[in-house]
Amino acid sequence: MEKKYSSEEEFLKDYDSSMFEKLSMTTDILIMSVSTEESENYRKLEEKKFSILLVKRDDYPYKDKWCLPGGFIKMDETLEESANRVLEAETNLKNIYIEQLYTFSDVDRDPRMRIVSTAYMALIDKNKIKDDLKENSCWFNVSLVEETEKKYKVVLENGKEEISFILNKKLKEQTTDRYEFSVAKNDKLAFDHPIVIVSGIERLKNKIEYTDIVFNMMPKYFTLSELQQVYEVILNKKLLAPDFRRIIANKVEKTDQVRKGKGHRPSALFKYKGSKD
Amino acid sequence: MEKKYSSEEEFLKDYDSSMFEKLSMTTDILIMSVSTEESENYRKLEEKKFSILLVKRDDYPYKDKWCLPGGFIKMDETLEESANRVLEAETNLKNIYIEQLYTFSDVDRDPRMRIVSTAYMALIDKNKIKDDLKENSCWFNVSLVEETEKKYKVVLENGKEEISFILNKKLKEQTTDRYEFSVAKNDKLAFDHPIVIVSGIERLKNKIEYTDIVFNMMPKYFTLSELQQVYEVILNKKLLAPDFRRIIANKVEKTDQVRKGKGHRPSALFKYKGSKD
DNA sequence: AATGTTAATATCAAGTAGATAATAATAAGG
DNA sequence: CCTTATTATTATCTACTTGATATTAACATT
Repeated sequence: MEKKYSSEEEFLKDYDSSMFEKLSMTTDILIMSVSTEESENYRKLEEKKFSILLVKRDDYPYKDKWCLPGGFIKMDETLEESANRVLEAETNLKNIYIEQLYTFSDVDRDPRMRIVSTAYMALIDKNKIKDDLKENSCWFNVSLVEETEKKYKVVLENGKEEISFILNKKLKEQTTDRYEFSVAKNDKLAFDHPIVIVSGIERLKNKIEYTDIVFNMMPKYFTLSELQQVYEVILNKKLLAPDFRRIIANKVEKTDQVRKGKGHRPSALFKYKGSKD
Repeated sequence: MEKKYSSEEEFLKDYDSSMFEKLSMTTDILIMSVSTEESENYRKLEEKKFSILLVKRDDYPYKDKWCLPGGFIKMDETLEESANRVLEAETNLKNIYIEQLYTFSDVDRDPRMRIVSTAYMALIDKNKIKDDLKENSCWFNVSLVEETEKKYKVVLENGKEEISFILNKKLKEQTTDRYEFSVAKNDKLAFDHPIVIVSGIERLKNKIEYTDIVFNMMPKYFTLSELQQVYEVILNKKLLAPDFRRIIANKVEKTDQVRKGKGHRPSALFKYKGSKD
């Protein structure tokens, strides 16, 4: 039965691609950003919030639940291209920082059929979105609290609705790197997206300390206090200004512009040293 | 044409899973270990080498080229289960540390058809392999040299054969995390496996500094010099013993056994504090 | 008993990070 | 114009971490 081939061309000509079982793949994309909430008090600093973009499903399965933007990949695009396509459809933004997070493959993660999904995370400066968001999509502010060393509590809220869940940080065994997911059923989030959200936030939290990816969420010019707030809201802790400035000093470049009008000493505007323009 | 459903059950009953294009998925697994090369001189310390397991393909495509162990996933197993299955088939080992590396999805990465592959890395203590390896598989010592900040040179050798390639570390844009792969064609390694190998070594290099994964490659009892050599061969640089001992001190536990007979002060045997047994 | 070798510890110096104090520059209100 | 509240920015002190060298210990061989 096994035919012997003498060259790769010959083999490929005969190849029957239905020999192995097939499945569908999707990409899900966790779009993260920081917002500036204007406060009424001129003296009070605006409060930065960390937020992610969710869309409401208007079809089955998980009809009317929230989920990450995503979609099936096409046969002529890579996963990354697929994620970028979804990202652009959702935000109208191109050339966005995007990073592969993890590929989720639980056999029953989708009730329709076997679907493996690769999650990406994207970092954007929310203010660059010119047009309104699509009707069914919405920013949710994130608060992620490490309750114990092994337990996360996550709260997502968009002003009207609140979604919360607990995630167990414990590793399955010591033989793997995956989180165990302890939310038996979340009634507001679709699929395995809670764990995607936490994986992405964790990744950002780590990488913000040893890479420059945070600048993908910043406008071109910013004050060091603003940048510090972004760090604070992502790391979920207060930082001391002198130390923060010391650490960030070699990544940023002072411009000769300042931001005035705040009722206190004006702050110098900085820009990212590594920026292309 | 769009039928309206009133419940998820109803929707799923009607669902046509052929609606979206499908593809095959494989897992590839990068099995890494450190070897102890016995030296003839009783005084000379054995030299540790860092090595990975490759198998020679005996079918098309890439017949007679070396590649990572791997295989198609089944419809009733997760990617991780698939990787573990391949790992066990290759080494007869169970309960091995395994970690998802990256999912590769270039459209033409396999000449047969569209195949997306998720790469895993596994860390083993080579000495635990009781039986011989399969006939077509073989350990290759790795030397990975960072030639410039953006350029890697990798040399794999198994005593008879040498495989080398250059990999460009430059990121595609600043909008992604993927390495650009500069080996137009490698005539000894199949598929995109050169980049998988480098990704895995990089990951290990990083994680060895802030996690305890190195102990997955160690026997139960070891001397601190042996452990230091493992660090040195992975990080590809010499470390100072006093500083190394200081850093590693709280991760290991001294036993009351020693290793004698080397013509110098005997070394205490240690074990990993976090080990289960 | 002398020698060569690695194991293990002690110690010094340089650099990093956490914290507090001091000074600067504005807007608002009198 | 002067005072006040507020944040921006810099200076400085101390504790801790890290890189490096020196010292002592314990063996096997000759």
